[in-house]
Amino acid sequence: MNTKSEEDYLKCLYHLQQGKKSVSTNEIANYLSMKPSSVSDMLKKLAEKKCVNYLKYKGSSLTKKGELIALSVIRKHRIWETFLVNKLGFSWSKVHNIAEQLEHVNSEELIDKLDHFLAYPQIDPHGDPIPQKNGTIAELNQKLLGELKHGEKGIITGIKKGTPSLLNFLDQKSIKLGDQIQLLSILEFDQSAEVIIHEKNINLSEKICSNLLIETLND
Amino acid sequence: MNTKSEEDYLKCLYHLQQGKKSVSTNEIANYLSMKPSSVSDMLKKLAEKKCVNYLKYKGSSLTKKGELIALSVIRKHRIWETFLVNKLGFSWSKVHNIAEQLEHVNSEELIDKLDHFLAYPQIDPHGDPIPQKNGTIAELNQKLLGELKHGEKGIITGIKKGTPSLLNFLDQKSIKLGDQIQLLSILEFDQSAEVIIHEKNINLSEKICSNLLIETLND
DNA sequence: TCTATTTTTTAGTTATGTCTAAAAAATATT
DNA sequence: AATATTTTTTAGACATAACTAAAAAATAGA
Repeated sequence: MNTKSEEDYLKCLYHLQQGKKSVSTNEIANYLSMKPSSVSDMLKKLAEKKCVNYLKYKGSSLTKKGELIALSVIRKHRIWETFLVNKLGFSWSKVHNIAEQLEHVNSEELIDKLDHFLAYPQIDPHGDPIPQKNGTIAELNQKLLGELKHGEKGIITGIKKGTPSLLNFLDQKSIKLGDQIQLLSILEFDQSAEVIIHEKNINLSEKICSNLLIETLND
Repeated sequence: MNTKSEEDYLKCLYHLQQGKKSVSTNEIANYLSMKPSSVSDMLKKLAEKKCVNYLKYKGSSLTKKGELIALSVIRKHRIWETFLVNKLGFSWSKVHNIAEQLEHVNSEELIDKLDHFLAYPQIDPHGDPIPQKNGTIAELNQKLLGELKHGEKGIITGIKKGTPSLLNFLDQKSIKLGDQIQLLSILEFDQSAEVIIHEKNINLSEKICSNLLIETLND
C-alpha cells in the first residue's frame, strides 16, 4: 500500500508530465507547495519502490507501475467528484478539496460499487475523462462548439475565454461544465448554433460557439 | 482540527466510557491494539487540548468538548455506513472498515449533504442510533419483540441468542438488522406474533419473539 | 502491614515526512 | 573558459505517533 503522501507525489508527477519526458524537482515542489529538499527525499523513496525513474540532477518520470497508481488515484478522485456533484448537489467548483481527501480512501470494492451506482461515468464534472479500472484513459479531444459536425454530440468541458458576461449568461441558462450538448446546425446568416441541451432546443450565438469547448463522444 | 489518531482515541473513550465514570489506560490500549505507554502519551496530549480529563494513575474520561468531537466522528461513521449499505448495496457486516476511513474525512458540508441525501436516517444498518448534528443521541431502548405493545413499531437492532438456525430463518425471510417491524398482536394459544415487516403481514413464532431485539421508535 | 503483582508512567528509540542551511552539480553570463 | 547564478542534493533538525525497557505508583495477597 502507498501512503497519502506517496499518492500525492505520483498524481502530481502524472499531471506535470503530460507531454514532457521528465519533470524537474522544482516544478514538483512548486506544484505541491513544498521545499525542493523534501521532494528530493520522496523521489528517492519512490525510485526505490520502482514507481519513479529518478536520475540525480536530471529530473524524474513515472514508471509504468507509478503511472498505474497515479491513474487509480485520479480515477478515485474523479469518481468521487462525480458523486459529489451528481448525487449530493455540490457545485463543481467546490468539490476539489473534498475529493482530495476521498481519493485516498483505500477500498477497491468501494470504488467499484460507487462507479456502478453512478452508472459508470466517463467524464467528471470538470469535463476531465475518468480513467478506467485497467488504467486506460480517454484522450481529451476538445473542439469549439462551432467546429462540431452537424448532429455531433459532446460534453461541455471548458470555456476558452471566460468573460464575466459569458459566465453569467451560461449560469442564467444553467449551462454547466459536464452537461451534454448536441449541435443540430449552424445558421448561415449569423453563424449562431441550433443545439439540444437539457433535452431542449435552443439557439446559441456565434460568440458562444467560439468559446465553449466540447469533448466529443465517440460512441 | 484533530488528527485521525486523536479522533480514534476520543471515539474509543466514548465507547468504553458507557456507564462508567472513567476508563483505564490498559482498557484503551487493549481496545485500540496499542501499548499502554502510547496511550499515556496521547492522553496527556488530549488533556492539554481539554478533550480529556486525565489524572495520572487514575484513568480518564471525556470532557464535554471531547464528547462532542467523539459524537461527531460517530455521526460521520454511522451516516457513511448507512450510505454504503442503503445506496451502494454493501452488506452491513462489511462496511465497518471502510467507514473507519470515511469518518475522518473533514467537511461539514459533505456530511450535511450526505445526511440529506439519505433522508436524515435515525439508525444505522447495525441498529445503532445516529447522533444528531448538535450532539444529541437517542438512547438505545431495546426490547424483545414479544415485549412490544400492540401496534408499536421499531427497528430490528439485534439478536439475543443467534443460533445458526435462527439466523438462517431470518436470512430466508430476508429479515435484516435495520428493518422496520410493527407488532400487531400476540396470539393467545402459542404466543406467536402477527407483525408487519417489509409492508407484509407475517406470523413469527414465540421463539423468534423472545430473540429479536427491537429499538422502539418514539415518534 | 509488608511484600508481590499489576498497572501506569517516564525515558529513550524509531519511522515518516516535513523543514533549514550548506554543499554540490548544472546552467547561464561575460 | 572562467565565473556567477540557479537548481538540486545532502546533512542535520523537528513533530507526530508509535515502540521497548525501566521506573514508579497503585492494588492485591499473605
